[in-house]
Amino acid sequence: MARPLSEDARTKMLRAAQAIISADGLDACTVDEVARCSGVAKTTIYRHFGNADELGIAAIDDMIEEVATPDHGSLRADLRSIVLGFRGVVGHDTFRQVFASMLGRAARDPEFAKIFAQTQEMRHEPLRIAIQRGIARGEVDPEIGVETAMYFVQGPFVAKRLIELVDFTDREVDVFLDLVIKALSP
Amino acid sequence: MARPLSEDARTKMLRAAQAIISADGLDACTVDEVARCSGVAKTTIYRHFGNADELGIAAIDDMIEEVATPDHGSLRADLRSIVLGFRGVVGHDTFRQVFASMLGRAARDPEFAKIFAQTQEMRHEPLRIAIQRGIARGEVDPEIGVETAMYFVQGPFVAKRLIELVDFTDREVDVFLDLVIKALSP
Amino acid sequence: MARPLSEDARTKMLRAAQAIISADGLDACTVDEVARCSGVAKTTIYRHFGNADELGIAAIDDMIEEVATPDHGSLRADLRSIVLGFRGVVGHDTFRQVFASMLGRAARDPEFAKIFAQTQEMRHEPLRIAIQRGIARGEVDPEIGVETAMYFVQGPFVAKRLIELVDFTDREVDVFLDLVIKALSP
Amino acid sequence: MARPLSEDARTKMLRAAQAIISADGLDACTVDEVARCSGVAKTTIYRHFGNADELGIAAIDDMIEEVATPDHGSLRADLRSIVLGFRGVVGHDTFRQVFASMLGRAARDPEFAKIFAQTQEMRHEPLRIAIQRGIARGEVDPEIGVETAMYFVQGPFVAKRLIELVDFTDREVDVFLDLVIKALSP
DNA sequence: TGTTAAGCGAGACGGTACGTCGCGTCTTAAT
DNA sequence: ATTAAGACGCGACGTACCGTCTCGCTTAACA
Repeated sequence: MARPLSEDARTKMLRAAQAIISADGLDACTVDEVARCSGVAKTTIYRHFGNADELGIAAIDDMIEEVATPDHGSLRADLRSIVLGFRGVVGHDTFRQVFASMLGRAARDPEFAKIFAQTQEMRHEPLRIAIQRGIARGEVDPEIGVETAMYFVQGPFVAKRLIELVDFTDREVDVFLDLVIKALSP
Repeated sequence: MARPLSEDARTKMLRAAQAIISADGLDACTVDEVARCSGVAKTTIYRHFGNADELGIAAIDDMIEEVATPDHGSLRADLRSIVLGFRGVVGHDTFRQVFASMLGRAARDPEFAKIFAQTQEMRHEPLRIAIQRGIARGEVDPEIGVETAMYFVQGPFVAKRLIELVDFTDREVDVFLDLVIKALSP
Repeated sequence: MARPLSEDARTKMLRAAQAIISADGLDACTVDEVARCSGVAKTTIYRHFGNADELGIAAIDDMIEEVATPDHGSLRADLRSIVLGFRGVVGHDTFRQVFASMLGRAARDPEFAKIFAQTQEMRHEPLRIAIQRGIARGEVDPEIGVETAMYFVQGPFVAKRLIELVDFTDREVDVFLDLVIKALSP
Repeated sequence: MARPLSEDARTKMLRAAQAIISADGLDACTVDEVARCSGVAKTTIYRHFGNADELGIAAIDDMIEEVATPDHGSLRADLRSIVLGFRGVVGHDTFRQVFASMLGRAARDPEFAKIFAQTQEMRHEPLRIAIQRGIARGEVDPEIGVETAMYFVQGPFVAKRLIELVDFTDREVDVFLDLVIKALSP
């Protein structure tokens, strides 16, 4: 019955927050600063995003583009494309920084953990599709199960890049994929 | 001519910090709070640990116990033991929270990233040994390389438990190990 | 052509405001709070009372009862009755608090000062009547003038109770009145 | 054992606060503004004066100058001088505003009421002295008592100027003094 | 007897001040 | 010279109230 949250204000905040994050990192993305830059009142920011981190998360979330999942004809090609896409995103410090803060938040806030899980879920979709195609093509042992296969494919890359913070070369991608495909094949 | 930094004070700080972390999480582990709880002066804290996070890191670091790496006779048994140990540690919210905060810090501070990498390195030692034993026993293809193999073993568990926040059952451990061993075998 | 301001809403606001003032003091009587408690919309409050203090003033004003001015037959008896009435009102912290806030507002807002003066005027009426009766009875020197006499009568009581915050006994009232009457007599 | 509150910071805050009060009134004297103008941190202000009003009060308190009480040879002349001095002070909106706010605070905070009373006490000293001289000279009935006499002298002026907000002329001063002296004379 | 302008509740909005917390530095006295 | 204690400048946090503004809904006065 009352006035709805202004979509306009929301947009202004997110744009400002994104600009700040890109320029000076997530830590610079404070409520005060976003208020200053966006011209939106602090109060309003808190009305939209209950607290400081939510704002950052929303800003990041809003930055992430949708990823298509074209069929490249083979499991290997499909996985390769996905992995390279992942490398592109995760290569940025900003992303890792934000990701870490989300992880931390999720660890201490079950409520948030759910939202976080959904984000992840979305991110997994292409991989899931690729594996299902692989099963259809007879390249993946159907007994392994899509979820299991998914974690198995992701695993090495996540471990190396996200946790170990080490980048990986094209050649390494190929080596990893060789092993992955060998293990998944019937 | 002067007095050396007091080992006693250091211990008191670390104990206090650890108590706080265990009780209320890493975020509650502030310099002011540690000073209050330990009876050590803020100045002293800064003299021992250059800044707030170092203190937290030191406290965490001090908590981590050494892990032995007994030889169970087979690659599978060795990995299984390591993975279950990992599950025990990573199952705690506190650990994940601390881990996330370290990850975040590493993402925005290259200096810290090095220290972090060292910590990881230490943590990996048992795994590295197990894989080397596997190579010696002819269970692991020597061409794959220890580091690569290591990422493969860790990967699925890291991806599922640390990132996805989902716990895994004994059965899943076995399924993942099946895939891992298949991938690594000559 | 349109609808008049709802008398019902006005009543609800005033009742709520008065309840709040009685319970938690004038400072707690905010527009938001009155809106919450009364169920009346903020907009409506502003439509009825142009701003926050007006609301408070109106609420107070509505609380003040009319005072009769019966003729007790002598100047002394009339004044005594008025002074005791004054003591009854001004003895309450709430009244003094409200009064002080009105005084403050008046000091910085000439517009409000006029309204405030009117309120005072109303309060003075009984005193004025009593003095006029005194003149008629020959108890008061007509050359002094009603206004002057009025301030002179009020003065000691106002100074002691309202400004000095000290209560006065029945005996003190009599002492003060003795002196006042002595000074006013022809 | 620790560092004492800095006298220097205190001075800077008070000076800034006084400047603000003089320029824009008591309401403009906010913690944020004082911090801005004085260069002292907000935190420090709160360390010195527990809350916003304390600061204002302290600033005012610090402004009040000592008043001398010369002997003019007669009760009338002494009182006249004091009353005219009072008129000079109380004529300023700023003073009345501050005074009102102190009155309000006193009404709802007994703790503060005591401090306020002391301030008043100090302000009354000259008047008390004048009356005592009057008694000594035989101009004031000693039975009336100094305190009572004091309320009589103050009363009309307080009532008219402080409460009614109406200024008074020199002639009115004389008329009031006539009444007062008549009331107090033996 | 409709219109229709205004009142109404709800609550978002831009502001400004509040009081708190953590950081890392600095000062003091005591050991 | 190190310590405990804690003040200092800084700047973010989240909250409260202000007075204005949009929303639909309802209602009284006029046509």
